[in-house]
Amino acid sequence: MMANGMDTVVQQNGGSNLGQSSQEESKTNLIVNYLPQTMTQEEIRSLFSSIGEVESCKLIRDKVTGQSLGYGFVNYHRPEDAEKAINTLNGLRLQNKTIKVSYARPSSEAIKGANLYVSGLPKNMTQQDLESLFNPYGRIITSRILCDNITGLSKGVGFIRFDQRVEAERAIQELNGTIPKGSTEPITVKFANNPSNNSKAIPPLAAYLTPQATRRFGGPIHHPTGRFRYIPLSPLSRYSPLAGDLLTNSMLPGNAMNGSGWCIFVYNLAPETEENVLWQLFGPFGAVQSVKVIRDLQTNKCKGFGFVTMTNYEEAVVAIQSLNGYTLGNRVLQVSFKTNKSKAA
DNA sequence: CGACGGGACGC
DNA sequence: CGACGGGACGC
Repeated sequence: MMANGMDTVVQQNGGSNLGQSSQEESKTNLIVNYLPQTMTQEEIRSLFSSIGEVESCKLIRDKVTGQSLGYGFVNYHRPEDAEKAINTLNGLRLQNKTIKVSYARPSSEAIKGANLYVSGLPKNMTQQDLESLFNPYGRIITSRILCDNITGLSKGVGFIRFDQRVEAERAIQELNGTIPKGSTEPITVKFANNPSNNSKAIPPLAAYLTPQATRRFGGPIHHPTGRFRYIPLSPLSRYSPLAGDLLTNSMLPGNAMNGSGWCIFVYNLAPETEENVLWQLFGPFGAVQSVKVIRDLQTNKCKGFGFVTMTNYEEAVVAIQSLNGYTLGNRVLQVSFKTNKSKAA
């Protein structure tokens, strides 16, 4: 059952997923929001499979462009795995996103179009204040106040997503044009635009057509820093730099690199280490395809090391340089590209 | 000091 | 003044 509800990270997502209302219908089915744009369905499956056996996994994509819509569904066989996924993966940082993992509601027409746009909010109103204001009208799924990117101050604009559209309608009727306690200006409450009709922020068509834009599908150009020099090296790939300190000639394709990614060796992990630790460590640096904690077959304890496969060389290099020497608990990690030690080649 | 998996295409 | 997130219900 729901553990506590209070021990889950209380962050951006205000609305409690583990609310009082019973989740009888969906104890195994999860919705995952705020996924990185480049994350594939298989990478999502890999991430959630580290918790338990996944029955099905679906990344929602735009019907015409094929672009990820940034959310998906993961259904487990066992309810306890779904609960553990919420407890350990909700709030995980992956690339430039913080994912949200919560129970999926049964799909229905009644829950669609329940998102409200609120403007005219007093600048000192917090997310909690906003929720308190809308709470009387229904079950809040998410809330958010927009802040200026530079100053971090509230823009006086926010969103409230209710569970049911009728709840949103009632909130409009009751709150639109009213003046919040302690404020002097009336607020505007109306249905939010549909993100799919995005009339804004359309990337210039040229961006799709330039020959240089050969990066993988919609990749969010997320250049590391530029303090690294990348020198093309023949047989490996065009991304391969010289970086003699990281990639030596003894590292042949098939070791650090296999056709679809770069394998990283992580040493000095604690015996109790689980896969989600590796996701937490490497996820922020870029696309992670898979992680593996190596365990002793008898004790089932981690043997002190594991592997992480990342898609892009540049991101792998930054991850290695950032995490090598990083202190995790009371252990100093050693992180490098995988070599082919062990049982003689 | 210690240290680099594992399952597995395809006849 | 207006302002539309971090693509939230199976695209």
